[in-house]
Amino acid sequence: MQRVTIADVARRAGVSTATVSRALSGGRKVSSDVAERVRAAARELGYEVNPIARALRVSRTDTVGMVVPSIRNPFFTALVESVEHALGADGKELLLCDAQSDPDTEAKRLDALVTRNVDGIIVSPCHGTDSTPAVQRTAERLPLVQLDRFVGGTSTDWVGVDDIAAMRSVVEHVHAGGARSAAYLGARLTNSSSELRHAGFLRHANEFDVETGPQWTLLGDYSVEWGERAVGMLADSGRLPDALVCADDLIALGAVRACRTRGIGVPARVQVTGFDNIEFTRLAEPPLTTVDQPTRRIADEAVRLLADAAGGPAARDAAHVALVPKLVVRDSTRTG
Amino acid sequence: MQRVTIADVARRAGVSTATVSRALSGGRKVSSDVAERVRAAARELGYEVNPIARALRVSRTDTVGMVVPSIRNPFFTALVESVEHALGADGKELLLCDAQSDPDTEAKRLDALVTRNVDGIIVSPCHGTDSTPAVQRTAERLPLVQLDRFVGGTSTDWVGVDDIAAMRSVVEHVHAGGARSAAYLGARLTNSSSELRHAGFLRHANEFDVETGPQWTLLGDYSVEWGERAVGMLADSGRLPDALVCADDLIALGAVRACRTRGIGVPARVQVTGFDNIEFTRLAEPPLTTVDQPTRRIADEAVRLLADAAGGPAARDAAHVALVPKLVVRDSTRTG
DNA sequence: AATTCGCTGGCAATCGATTACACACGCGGA
DNA sequence: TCCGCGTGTGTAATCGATTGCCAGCGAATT
Repeated sequence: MQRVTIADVARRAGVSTATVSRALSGGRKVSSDVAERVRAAARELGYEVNPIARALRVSRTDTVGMVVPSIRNPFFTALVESVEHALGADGKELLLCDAQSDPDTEAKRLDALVTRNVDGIIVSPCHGTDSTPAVQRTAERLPLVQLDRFVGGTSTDWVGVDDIAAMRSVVEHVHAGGARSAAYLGARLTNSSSELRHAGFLRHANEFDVETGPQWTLLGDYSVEWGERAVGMLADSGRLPDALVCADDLIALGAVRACRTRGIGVPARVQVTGFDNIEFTRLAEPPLTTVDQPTRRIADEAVRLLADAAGGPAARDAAHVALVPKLVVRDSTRTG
Repeated sequence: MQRVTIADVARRAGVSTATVSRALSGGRKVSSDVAERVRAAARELGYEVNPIARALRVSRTDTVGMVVPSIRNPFFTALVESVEHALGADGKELLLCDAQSDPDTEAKRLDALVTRNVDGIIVSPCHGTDSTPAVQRTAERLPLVQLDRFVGGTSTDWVGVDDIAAMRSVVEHVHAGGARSAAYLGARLTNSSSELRHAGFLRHANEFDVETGPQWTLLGDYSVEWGERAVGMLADSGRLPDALVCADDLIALGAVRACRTRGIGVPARVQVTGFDNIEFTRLAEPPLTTVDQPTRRIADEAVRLLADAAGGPAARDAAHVALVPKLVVRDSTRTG
C-alpha cells in the first residue's frame, strides 16, 4: 500500500537516501539547491514518510495511549475529546482504550500500549489499589501521567481537580441555601476521587455544622441507577436530610429523577448537587447545580507533563497539578 | 525500552531467530522439543514480539482506524465502545479520531490513518457530499466501511439502520396516539441519515394522512440547543402540530425541555419522538420515545465486513447492511 | 548402493527510514 | 607544497521481526 519510498525520491532527485532524509527531516545541513530538488521530487511523487519504519528506527511513534475506566461516562468522553485536541496541536495521535472499569482489562490495555511503543500514557486508573501494580510497572517503562484519579503507592505525574476544595464550595453552597443536614451519595471508596470527595464532604460538613451520619452515607457506583436506588433507600428509611451531595453527575441525575417520581421536591424539600458538569446536567429537571471540571485545562496540563517527561526522563520530581474547580449553580439548590 | 528481542530468545534456546519466529508465530513446522525449548526461553525472558518491527515486515498493524463526526454525541460514543469491543475479540486495536464535524479535519484524519498503515478504516462521514473525495480516496487504498451515515458517489461497504423503515414506525406510532399533524425537527440535509430520516418522515406522514408542511420542517444541527430553538420558533409561529418528530435524541431532548419551560404538555399537547436511544433519553422529563439503534450489531457487522475485505481485497461487491431498528416506547408519546 | 523425498533448521535478504562514519572537495595558513 | 579543517554527501549498519531458499539428514524407493 505504501507505494513511494525514500529510495524513489532519492533516485528521482539524483541523491542518496541519506540526503533525502536529511533534507526532509532536517537533521543536518544540506545545501539549499539540493534541499530544494529533494523537496520537489518528494512533492511530485507524493512521498510521505512511513511512520512504522521511522518508529522502528528511532523508537518513537508520536502516539500516546490513553486508558479510561469507561468511555460511557460523559465526563471521560469530554476528557478524551480534550486530550485529543491537545495532542492534535503537537501532531500526535491518540490510541484510546476502555478498561471497562476492570483492573484486569486495564492492566492488559496498559501492557498492549507499552508493547506498541506509544511515547507516553495517560491513564485514569479505575481502582485505587488494584490498579497500582499495572500502573507502577507501566510508569517504570514509559512517561505516564494519571488523570483525575490516581492510585496509591506510585510517584507519577498527576493532573486533576482539588476534590476537597470542590466539596468545600458544595457544602458551603447548600448550607447557605439553608441545609442543616446532608446525605452523601457516592461510590465505594475504591479510588482516589471517591475517597477525597467523601473526605472533603465530611470535613466541611463538620466545619459548617451540617449534620451527617453513617445512615446518610450511601456508597455504590458511578451510575444513574445507583443514584435512583440510593434515594429509594433514603426515602424508605424515614428521615430525609436537607441536601443530597452526590459524588458525580450520573448519581445526581438518578437522584433527581428518583425524587421526582416520589414527589420529593427539588430543591424545595432537598437540594441536590452533582460533580463533573457533564452536558446533560443542564437538561435535568431541575437543572443540576454541580462542580465544573475544567477538562480542557486538565488535558493541556497532562499533555504538557508528558512532553516534559519525554524530554528528560530520568530524575525529575513527579508533579501533582490540582486545579481548583468552580461551582456551577443551577436550580437544584436554593440560593440566598 | 523494548528490551528483549527475538535474538535474545534465539541465543537462549540455542537456535536461530528464524526458528524462534516459526516456533512462536507458527508459520511452518518446528519439531516439538525445539518448540518447547523456544517457548520456555521466551517465557523466561518475558519476550513479546515488537509490533512495530512486525508491522514493517508484514505491513499489517492489527489496528483499525475509526473516524466519527463528534465523540461528544453519545450515540457515537456508544458506537465507538461497541466497535472497540468487537475488535477486542479479534485482538485488534482501535485508533480513534474525532472529525469535529468538519470535512477538512476529517480528510486530514483519514490521511493520517492511511499513513499509519492501519489495516482498515471505519468512518461515519460528517458530510454527505463534502466528505466524498476523502472517503473515496481512502477507500481506494484500504478496506473501508461506512457506519451509520454514508456519502454519495462511492461504492464501499456500509452498515447502519434502515432510516426509512424506522421513520415509518415512528409515524405509525404517533398516528396511533392520535396525532393528525406533525413537525419534523431535523438537521440540515448534509448527510445520508438526515436525508433519509427526513424523506422517511414525509413519505409515511403522507401514507398515514398526517399533516405536514414546510413551516413545520425545521432543519438545524444535531444538538440540544437546536431542539430548544426550534420549539421556540414553532411556538411563536402560532399553530402547533400534534407531534414533533426529531431526527435524533439530542434534538428531542432539547425539544422536550423547551416544551416544559413554555408549559406545553408532553405528550398531552404534543407528542415528541427521538432517534438513537442514547442513555439519557431515559432521564428526560418525560422519558423519551425513540428509535433504538443496535450499536452492538452495527459494530459487529462492520468489523466482520472489514475482516472480509482484508481477505480478498480485489473484486468484491460492496455490501450494504441495513438493520431494522425497533421503536422504544416511553412516556413522551401517547399509547392506544 | 544410489537416488529421491520430506522434514527441520539456518543463512541472509527484506521491510523503510535514520544516522555513525568515512570520504571528497575546497580553502586558508604554515 | 603540504596539512588541517569544515562542509556536504554517500555508504552501509541498524532497528526487530519474517520468510525464501538452501543444506543436512534420515527414511523410503528403485
